[in-house]
Amino acid sequence: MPWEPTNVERDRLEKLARLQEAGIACYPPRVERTHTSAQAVAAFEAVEADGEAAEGVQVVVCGRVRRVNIKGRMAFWHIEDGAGRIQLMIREDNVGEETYALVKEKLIELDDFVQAGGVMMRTHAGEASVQVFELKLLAKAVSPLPVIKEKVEEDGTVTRFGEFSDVEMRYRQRYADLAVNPDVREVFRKRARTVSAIRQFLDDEGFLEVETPILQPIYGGAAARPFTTHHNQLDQDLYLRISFELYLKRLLVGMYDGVYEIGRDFRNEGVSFKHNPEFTQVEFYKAYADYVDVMNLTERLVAYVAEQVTGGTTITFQGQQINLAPPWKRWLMRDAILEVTGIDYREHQDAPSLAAVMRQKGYAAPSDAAWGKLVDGLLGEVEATLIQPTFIMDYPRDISPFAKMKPGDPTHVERFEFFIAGMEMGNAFTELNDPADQEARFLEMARSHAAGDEEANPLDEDYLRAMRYGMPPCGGWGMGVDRLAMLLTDQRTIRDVLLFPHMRDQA
RNA sequence: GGCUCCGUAGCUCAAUGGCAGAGCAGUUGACUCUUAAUCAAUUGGUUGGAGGUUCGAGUCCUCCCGGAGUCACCA
Repeated sequence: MPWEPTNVERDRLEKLARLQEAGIACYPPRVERTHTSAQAVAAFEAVEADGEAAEGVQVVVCGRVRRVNIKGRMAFWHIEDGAGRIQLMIREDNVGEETYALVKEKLIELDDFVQAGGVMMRTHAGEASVQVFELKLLAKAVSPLPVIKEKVEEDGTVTRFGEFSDVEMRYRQRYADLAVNPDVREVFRKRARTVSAIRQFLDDEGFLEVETPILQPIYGGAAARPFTTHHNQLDQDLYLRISFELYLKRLLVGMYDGVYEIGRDFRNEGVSFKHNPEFTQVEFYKAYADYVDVMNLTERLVAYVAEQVTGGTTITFQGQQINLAPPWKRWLMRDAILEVTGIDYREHQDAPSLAAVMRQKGYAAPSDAAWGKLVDGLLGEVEATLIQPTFIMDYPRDISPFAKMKPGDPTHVERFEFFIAGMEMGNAFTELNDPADQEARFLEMARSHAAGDEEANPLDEDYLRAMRYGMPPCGGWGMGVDRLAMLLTDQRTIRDVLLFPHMRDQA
């Protein structure tokens, strides 16, 4: 849709034209910044503290004009850069009539980027400011940002007047959201720290960070429908990966003791407060470890990341206090389901009998669902109750095609999922490394796929070939990074920790 | 995909079925220590879109578009 300027935008375009006619560069290529806003104030206060006349602190600062207050032949502006805000005091005496006219006539105005050179000083009201001698336009803003005024109280608390809160527009125009909402910028700083802390932790544990294909000829490693695409030159159908699992485990065959990847997964499923079609996942695989080792690592990792991001292991999420410090509760799936639903699924080992008791207790049980899916459905009832971090352990084999069997129990595998704040955060198992067993699982999946289960994975012959070379016993693990970011930034929806969440086409 | 709610000026919001309004921003003017600056005046609208009911629709009805919540499926 072509752009139609609004009235305000037409005003600004006229100003732009006037500036250009006057020979003033509206988008110059070069800047000469010497200080960020915060550095300028710090340098000034350091000299003040020395008790010297602080007039000598020369600075050139740059930023976006966020507040304009013209008082006749002098003006006060606040400009904002990545480090914060600083006040400019612009006097006609100091900058000259020509430059001052740009200020007074608002040819340079709110939202424009400017460069200001001058000397640090303190106003009568006590605010460290730049007394400006040189003022230069750096970039003209044609469209105005939403106007938000701030009042800073004596104690430093900031009250904001006016807001930009329309969620649809905030997501579609995240740049505008970020530009005016500093708290949103902070969320994404914390998200970045979350990712970097995960990486730091795994590096320190001796894992090797790797990158594996996103475009895959065969998808697998999770129960989900894929996006499909096509390579034109090779005339090859490809899938966007739904997990990293099968490629990462190939690398253990290749004699790395531990590998991990942080990256994007794509699942062609519904969108919700905790689901986006593309999302960030971290997976690791560790040779000579089992799922108990992985549980221990999980607790330490999440506690470490929380510490790095929030400064502690106790967090508040949507009003609930959550303690992430190890050890976490470890709960057998059977016991959890029994306690929450009153159903002991092990006493109902086939689908019809389990479905019957579920319906009797008032739970939905589709008649075509396999036994494992029914158990998974019951786990869904448990999920919302798991506010404090909890490992749910030992899953039915039927819904865990890459996990190793529990010794002495052919119906269950060594698998756990962990939950925090009622959300599934991740999934892990003692990895299946017996090629014959793995092949049998693939064939079972092929049968359910033929029976209409679109989430069953196709048989990956190359993965089996890798496993036949010998795969060390290993523990593997995956976690939703977006969900952890939600937790650590106290955001209710995944869209608020995604810079550009998926949206429908605009009309 | 089902159900519920929402969509009015650049932003945030008003308007019993009866003249579409306010604050901020914008525009014009005053002001050389303001800081949500202040004061005076003022511009700005296809009420998401298309139909319908009605003497009259922002408001009621139908469909469409977009968003939010929720359920289903999934991480």
